[in-house]
Amino acid sequence: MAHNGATPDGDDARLTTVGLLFETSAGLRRLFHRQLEESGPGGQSFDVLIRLARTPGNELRMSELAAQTSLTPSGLTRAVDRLQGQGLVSRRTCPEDRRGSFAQLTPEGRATMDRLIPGHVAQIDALLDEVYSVEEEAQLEALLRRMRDHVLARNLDLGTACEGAPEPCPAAD
Amino acid sequence: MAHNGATPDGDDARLTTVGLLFETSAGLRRLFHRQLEESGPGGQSFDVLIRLARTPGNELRMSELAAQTSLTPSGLTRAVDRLQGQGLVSRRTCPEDRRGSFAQLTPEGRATMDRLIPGHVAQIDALLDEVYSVEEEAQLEALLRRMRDHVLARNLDLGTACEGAPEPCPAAD
DNA sequence: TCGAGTTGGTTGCGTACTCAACTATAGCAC
DNA sequence: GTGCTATAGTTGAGTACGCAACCAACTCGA
Repeated sequence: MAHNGATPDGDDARLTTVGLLFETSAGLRRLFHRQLEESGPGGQSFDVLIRLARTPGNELRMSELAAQTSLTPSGLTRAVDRLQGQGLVSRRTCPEDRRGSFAQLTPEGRATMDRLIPGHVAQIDALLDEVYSVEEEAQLEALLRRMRDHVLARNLDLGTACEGAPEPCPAAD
Repeated sequence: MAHNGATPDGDDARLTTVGLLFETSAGLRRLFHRQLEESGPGGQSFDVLIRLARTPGNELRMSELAAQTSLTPSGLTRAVDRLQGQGLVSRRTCPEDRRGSFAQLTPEGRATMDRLIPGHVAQIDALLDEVYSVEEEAQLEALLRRMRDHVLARNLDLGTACEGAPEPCPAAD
């Protein structure tokens, strides 16, 4: 209720903020998709690969991976299926808990990512350098992080009504 | 090249910034979806409805609408099909250019939005109030707007290599 | 050690999206 | 006018995703 200036039409300046967030995200996704589909895996599920590539050992539990990629368990299962079909990822059953499994980058997957990531990083570097100063970039990251933590926590609340995880995320991102 | 600290693993602090953007966007979308599907149209294509509701006359050209909702023309056609099937939107052929058509909120669609928007706005208000100060919110909006404009322009460049639209967007959002 | 309840992951089914190909109208050259 | 090209939108085919239902393995109490 700080500055709720809704017009009769239900308008609200804050709607534009979330609208901007959606548009930016969609636009970025499309931009990346273009570059990646030229020479790589489907361009889809690049998120999955990059999370694995950025993890020591290049492997992660399915549930961890799902959380980090904003996919449901179901969606992740199929994404990993596809990547496995392409030979970029393999599954390994967890020895201590035989229900669970790890998704792991294969050597070929690792090689593919070594080939793809530089271009991807370069694209992001170019974009951010053009748009933001160093301080602004740090600001944006801090602001987004707070919003993300809040939104994630709220989504969990609605889902399970408990889970009591006060710490938003260990070191994921 | 300002601060390109990529590690041997292809890591880069900037990857986390775009990662945060994606996570935040996905989380928000899910949050809204929950609230909307309880009492409304599919929850999907709420974007389309809200853009129409926020436009004077409650109608917009298909192409405009597609651009504003980050959908392809194809995707928008089907979204409008669905909404038309639900009686919330109608099509009107453009008199001056018989190729084009307008999507327009029906009275029922207008009523539905009048019923739904207050809750949506309240949800956003609550979220932003909890997370940001007034200044931070303005900062975020400004930062996002610049990124969006840049990304959109770049996507257009790749698509048509011209179009020469220096002004990013008249008054859309 | 035997259920009862929980958690990690997978599958059936339906939905929504994209890309490419298409139709129809418009605009322009000549 | 007749053709050529560009633009607005739709349609066919394929893909990706979520939800709900499910199975399998762990946990815990008795």
